[in-house]
Amino acid sequence: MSTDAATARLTFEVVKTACSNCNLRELCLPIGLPAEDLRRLDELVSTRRRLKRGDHLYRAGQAFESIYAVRSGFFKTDVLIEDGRDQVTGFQMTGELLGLDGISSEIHTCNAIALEDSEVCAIPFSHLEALSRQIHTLQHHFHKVMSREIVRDHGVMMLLGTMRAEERLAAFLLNLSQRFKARGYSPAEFNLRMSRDEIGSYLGLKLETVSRAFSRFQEDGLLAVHQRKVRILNTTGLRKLMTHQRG
Amino acid sequence: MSTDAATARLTFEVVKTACSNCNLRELCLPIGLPAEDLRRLDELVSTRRRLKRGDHLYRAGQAFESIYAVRSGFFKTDVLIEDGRDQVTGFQMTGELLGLDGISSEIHTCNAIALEDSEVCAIPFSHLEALSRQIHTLQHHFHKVMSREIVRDHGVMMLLGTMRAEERLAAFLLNLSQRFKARGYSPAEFNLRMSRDEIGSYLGLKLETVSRAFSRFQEDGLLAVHQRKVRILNTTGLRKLMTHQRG
DNA sequence: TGCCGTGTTTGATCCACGTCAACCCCGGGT
DNA sequence: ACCCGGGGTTGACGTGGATCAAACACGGCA
Repeated sequence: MSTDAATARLTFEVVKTACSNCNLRELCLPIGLPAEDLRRLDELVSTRRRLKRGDHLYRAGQAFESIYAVRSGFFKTDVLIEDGRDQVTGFQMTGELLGLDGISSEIHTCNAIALEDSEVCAIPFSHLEALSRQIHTLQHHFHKVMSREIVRDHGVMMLLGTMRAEERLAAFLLNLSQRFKARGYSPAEFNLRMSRDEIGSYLGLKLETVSRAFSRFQEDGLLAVHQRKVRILNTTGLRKLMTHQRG
Repeated sequence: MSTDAATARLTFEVVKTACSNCNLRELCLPIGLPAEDLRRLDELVSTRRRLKRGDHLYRAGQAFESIYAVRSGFFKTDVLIEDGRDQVTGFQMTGELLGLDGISSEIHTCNAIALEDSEVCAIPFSHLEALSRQIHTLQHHFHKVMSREIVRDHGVMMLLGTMRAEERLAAFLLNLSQRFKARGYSPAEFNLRMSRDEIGSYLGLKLETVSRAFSRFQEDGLLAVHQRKVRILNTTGLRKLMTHQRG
């Protein structure tokens, strides 16, 4: 390989991993940063990492060093206890952050697994802290992201604590729909990246119950399901179902 | 009142609200700060606020300005949805922080209510951000606190998603026990500050189910309960019950 | 092309918890 | 001392979702 080619290659890599050049910058950590700060953020995102479907991004028990921004693909996070039970704690898509759980004890407390071939930007946490001491906007935005995670978790607690099966699934689908929409995809038609079992684990239900709820929604004309392909036919119907009081 | 007396009174107040002089500094935000930084933190904690049992510290929908450190007393946080359902998302005791949920949208997303006469330190969030740009230890510690909240929420999701009634209550009691212990109180004997209904809401159960589980534990010799007074007789028994797989 | 494995659907039955209701306990006010 | 009201306990019964089980759809591979 000639020196010229090597240089070209290097440049290419740098450009590729730069936040300032990333089409997710409106979705990800850099939100709202002026151009000059954005360039400083570029130093931060040291490495990309490519994962194949089924690969672990990190495992519970591993030392925490970086948080990760999903560049493309789809992830789930889950926690296990000895006796084999596990709970899916979230699904992460493009522009969302992974690894915030590891900050508290410097050790990851859950597993992050790619549900399809994916790519992430690794952000060394100490660098992020250093930079956010200098860039107020970044600091504040990072705090908002962590806080939003807490609020999201409260929503899931609400869901698990008070909703019945069909309400849970409706809430889940509407949430996915809204997140796809925010990314420029159709809010009405999308592919589920996760199995019925994984949906069930997230929603505190058994896979059979999830499957039955899907069938019920289809019977009621709320959506069309075929395997993992979902098309929402009646958003307001779903939304009404969610808010419907019991008894 | 003489000028001298007024001055004395003022000094007294200042001393009283200083982190550097607070006996909770090993439990609260100042953890691990050297004396000099501790003094700078003192400027941060601008006001104390006293609440009577039943008072709201803040309500969902209110503008977010400060986070609060519980100085004494006991709180619950909950979220409501229109149709009347509510979910208790946590119970907070001495040294724990309240209000982190409000950072994301500058608006509180849940209600914080004193379950007994309580006192909190208000920490204006913009000041906290400013100071944590200067004091690395504070910054890092604050990040850890937020992260710990996320990890705690994952634990609750696990509990709500996979555990049965008695496991949930066992987990809840062991958690309380451990937190009382960390504060120098007896881990074996304590007063519940919350009603059966509030416990039920937190654990995703009805109050009758909570009450029955208490009775069962008493029959099985795991604990002695009288109203809100609880004495744990068999910690390992409770712990075993928690990890016990179903079916 | 047929076979196999994994994920999904659907049905029959069971059971943990919710619901409804009666009663009890205890503290506060008159 | 009495009543009153809110929280807690306990029982009888109903039900939503779990469990068990069978069959089906689909992709991968020989």
